[in-house]
Amino acid sequence: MSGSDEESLAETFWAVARRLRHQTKGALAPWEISPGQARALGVLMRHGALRPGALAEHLRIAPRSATEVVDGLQDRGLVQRRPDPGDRRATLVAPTAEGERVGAAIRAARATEAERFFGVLDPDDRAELTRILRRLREE
Amino acid sequence: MSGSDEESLAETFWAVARRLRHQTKGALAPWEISPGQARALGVLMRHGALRPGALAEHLRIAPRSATEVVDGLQDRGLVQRRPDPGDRRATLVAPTAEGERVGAAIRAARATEAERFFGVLDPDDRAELTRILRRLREE
DNA sequence: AGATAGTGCTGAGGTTACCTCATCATGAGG
DNA sequence: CCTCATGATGAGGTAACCTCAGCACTATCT
Repeated sequence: MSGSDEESLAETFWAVARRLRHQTKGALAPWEISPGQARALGVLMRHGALRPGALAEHLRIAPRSATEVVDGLQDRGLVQRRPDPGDRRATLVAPTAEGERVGAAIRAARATEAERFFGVLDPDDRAELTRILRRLREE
Repeated sequence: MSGSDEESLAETFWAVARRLRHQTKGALAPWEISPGQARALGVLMRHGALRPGALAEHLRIAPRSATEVVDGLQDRGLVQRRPDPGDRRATLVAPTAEGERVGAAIRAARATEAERFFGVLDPDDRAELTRILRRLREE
């Protein structure tokens, strides 16, 4: 009994995810940046300069894959690598001025999309949802 | 201000989605079946026999890609193709007996994973989450 | 100091799950 | 029948991930 309740909760979750993804799909188009790159750029703006390995942890991908994401962002001039002064094996990746600008614009565009999506909820429900999701994220 | 609140809500939502996806992925391991294949099998079990093209619509992928998903399932003996009696260009894809068995087992395993995932919430929060997500799904 | 083991990044090459375009068989309407 | 549309698939491509090996460097032990 509880099993089938849970299943329908997961199903509902994925239905919502699909709808949200569909709605926000076009939000990145103006910048011709992939979702993964946008996500990495967001992490870098929040945390400041990071080593590729640390970035990989935040993105929950393999360290080697972070190199590729950084390559892509660097090709577009949105981030730059510089040596880590404390460890000459390591590299620090940080947004460029352009990266900050684009990152902020993407953040704003996403906020608009999210507002459209979650705007059907009243403020109490939004707060509840945020609280509950945070719990599920951190487990 | 509400903008940045909304952004963090969307971000949190996606963080949870990623975590749920990783966990669900592990749930499929015993059957060595990919998420896409499992999804296709689920559609076929719900709808009965379908043409590859119709299956593609349900999965929201290109028709050509459905052929590959069906190939994979057929290699594992979970579905079979048979000619569409009404149109000799077309093929109908249906689960085999083994496919029905595996599909049901996967459904059960997913319910178990979902229980583990959402089980950290107390019953009130689960009910709240369900209620709020249903509202977002149906909007 | 010198040897040894560990860490950080990246080149090489593979996998997966998609895609588009071209082809072939069949179906439907003039 | 002739033409055009449609269903599946072969061929070939791409994006985003992966593992493994190698290089550069750091830390540790004797």
